[in-house]
Amino acid sequence: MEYQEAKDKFINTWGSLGTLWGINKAMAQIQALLFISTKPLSMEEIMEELQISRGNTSMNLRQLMDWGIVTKELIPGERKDFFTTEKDVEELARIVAKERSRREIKPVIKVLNDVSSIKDDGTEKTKELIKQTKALKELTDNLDVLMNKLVDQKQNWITKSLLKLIK
Amino acid sequence: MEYQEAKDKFINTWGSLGTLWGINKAMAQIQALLFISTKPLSMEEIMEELQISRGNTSMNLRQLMDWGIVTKELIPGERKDFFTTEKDVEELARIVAKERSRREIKPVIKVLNDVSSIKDDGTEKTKELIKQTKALKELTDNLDVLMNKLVDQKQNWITKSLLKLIK
DNA sequence: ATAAACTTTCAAAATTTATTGAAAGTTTTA
DNA sequence: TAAAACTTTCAATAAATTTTGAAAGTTTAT
Repeated sequence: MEYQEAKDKFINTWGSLGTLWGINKAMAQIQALLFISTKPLSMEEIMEELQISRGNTSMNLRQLMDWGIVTKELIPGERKDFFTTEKDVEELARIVAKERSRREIKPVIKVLNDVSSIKDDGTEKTKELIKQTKALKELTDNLDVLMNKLVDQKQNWITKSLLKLIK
Repeated sequence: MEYQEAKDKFINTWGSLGTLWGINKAMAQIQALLFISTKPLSMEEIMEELQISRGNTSMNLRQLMDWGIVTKELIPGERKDFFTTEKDVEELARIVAKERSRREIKPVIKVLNDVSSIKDDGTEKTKELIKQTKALKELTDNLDVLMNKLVDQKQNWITKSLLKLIK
């Protein structure tokens, strides 16, 4: 496999993975492109490489910046903005984990908590709703805490965690 | 909040959560409905509760069964099929984790492995592609192993894991 | 064997989500 | 201050995904 083929394969795979996980294709592809680029890229260059429109590029770069995954790089003497992504995979994983916890998991825990706190009217169906949503709330809560603990170990968290869990 | 409101809220939240994670709304809602039901439900009852068509119900039940989350229940004396979902949240999480590993994570690791194994032609961009995809492959691989290890601890894995990670 | 009860399939329609591109907005240079 | 260089916004359009419903398929009872 040659460079160009490998690059395309990586960008495409990352793009479809994104779709699968609720992230849109262009957003995932831009991140992938920046991730293997040797230098910051301009909007022009990203549009050209991925064959997407200016508007699309602009909107998705904004989202990536909101996630804290991509940053603007100001290059002296250049008028255009240039963009880079976090290059360290552990730091990247840390950012993604924290953001997903904040944006997706925490709000679900809130709803599960509300639903499981309704007044028990003594009927079987109410008891079941309370019991099941409470169990789900506890599971989600615990997984969230676990994930955040993992990720808070500043160095080599995966290796460390693995070692600990080998019993 | 009354029973009906709480129930609707739970089913709707679960439905939109599904969408966010690349699972379709009907599929997530059917699972949610079964999860809080006190007894197995027929296709008729599911259609009625969620106001969705017969075809939609049939297709999504099939998918849930492919995931191993929902099973057919044969009720003596009844001609119809009845459906239930796994009621234990830990077992549910275990199934979902295993399936996502198999369907989504393993194939990505394969691609990352292929891409990071291309021949180094000495150029900077090739070196960068190899380096970055290799790092990503290692991270993904480790996370996959970690997740599977967590989930393989048959009893109270979350509690146990949490304890171990408190250092 | 056949009719009734029930489930699955799949092409067409509806809905949702992503993308485009040109106009409006902003910043920099001269 | 004006105009050039660049970015953002957003209504229209395109693409992708989901849903429907009726026909075809299957199973069970008689």
